[in-house]
Amino acid sequence: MLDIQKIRQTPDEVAAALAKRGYEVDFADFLGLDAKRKEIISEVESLKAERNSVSREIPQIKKQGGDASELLSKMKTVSDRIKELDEAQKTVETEIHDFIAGLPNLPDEDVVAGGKENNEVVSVYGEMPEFDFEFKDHVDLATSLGLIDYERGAKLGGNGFWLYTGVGAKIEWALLNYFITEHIKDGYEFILPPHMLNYECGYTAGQFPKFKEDVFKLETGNFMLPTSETALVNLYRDEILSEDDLPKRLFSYTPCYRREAGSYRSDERGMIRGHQFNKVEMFAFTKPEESDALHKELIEKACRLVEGLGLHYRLSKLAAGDVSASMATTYDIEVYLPSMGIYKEVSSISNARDYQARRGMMRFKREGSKKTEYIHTLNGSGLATSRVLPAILEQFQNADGSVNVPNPLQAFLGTDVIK
RNA sequence: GGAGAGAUGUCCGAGUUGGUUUAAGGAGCUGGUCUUGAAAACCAGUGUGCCUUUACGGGUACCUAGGGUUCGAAUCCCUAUCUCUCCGCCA
Repeated sequence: MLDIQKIRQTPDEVAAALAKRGYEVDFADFLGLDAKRKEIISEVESLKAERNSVSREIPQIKKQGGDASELLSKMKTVSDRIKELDEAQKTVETEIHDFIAGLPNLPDEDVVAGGKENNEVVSVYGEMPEFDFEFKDHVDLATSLGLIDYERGAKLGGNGFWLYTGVGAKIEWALLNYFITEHIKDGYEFILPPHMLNYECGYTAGQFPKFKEDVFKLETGNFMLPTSETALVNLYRDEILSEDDLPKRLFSYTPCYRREAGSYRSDERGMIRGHQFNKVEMFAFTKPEESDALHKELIEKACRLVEGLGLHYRLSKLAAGDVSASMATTYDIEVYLPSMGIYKEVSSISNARDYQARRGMMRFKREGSKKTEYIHTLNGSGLATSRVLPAILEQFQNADGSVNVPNPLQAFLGTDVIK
């Protein structure tokens, strides 16, 4: 949610910032509604003030044996008018709210305009792997090594589901363990949240109302979380924290459930894009002046995890149009997949600034201050396995079809090579 | 799944035959007095949103949420959510 004051005061600047995303907006209607709202409020509140004072007089009059019937009937009409105005106010406020809630976040000033094509590679780690043999893609490797069963996965869950078997399940679990252990070492608090969340959670995260169709809905009205960010961001919803509570550094592990309706591409074989994948998520709540530093910290943490595995990857700063709606700035970590000849995202590390905090009324108070301020929220995958595992299989494969196990996973697996 | 009880300000807790409660009392917290210092005692203050105001301030809404009745609702009615107790079922 954007700052409504900012829109009132500098609508052109806000529109220009949103235009960097390719999002066009006209604030004329909004400004009209906003003025109408104030008009209604000042009328209805003075009527309510009158009603309150008269309602206090009535029992006095009755007590003294006076006749209040004239006042009562007069107040009846006032009361009816109040009801009308209350209704009108609610209508206007709903319109305003729906409009504001639909607006994406403002990209940071240093985020360039345009879409994906304007993303900027900031750094590259490692060397692009070269093979002096006919290399396989991760689907062939995972199948031939017995790590993943795609056919039975589809039998159980349908298209877009797979199952990890035997050593495959162990690698998956080893990866998650590796990530979790590193976050614990860094002093982050481990959270295991519910996987089924209520509407409010999706709204605060910024997924609702616009992206309702992307999640699995349940009979209860809850939905399956598409990322544990959706859960974590709601931890302090409607709360006012004290300055000492911040920053909060958290992480969680959950599967992520996504409809991904119609978004399959033929080149996305295997576990590149599914309805369910495992992800460890980092999350932080900070004071505004500390969020840039925390963002950097999260990026470095995610990079270290990929480097620990020895994978060749690059770090990109996203252009405005590629930054998701709730975020002000995002860096992507992309690992190289030899079979596709491209880099695929394994982590998105973003600063939402106060956008989510406004939606979920997450605030804090500084020592000695009466004013409440909005918290900044940050999130980043740390990491999602569904693209790390394919990258490991493809980048570390040998001519005989075996795959070398990255260092951090060897102890858990009890081997340095999968045959 | 069945039956019952409950949800009040930072916390505890009173108020539920509708009108000096526009929320008592206590604790906590902040400031002050006193004190060498601290404690105790005493005094004062202590929520959030919105409207209005240069400012001081004023107004309004909020007793889980949403509706309803009424001149007037924490209090009465309806619905939802959550919590607790008992029974049943169950990993």
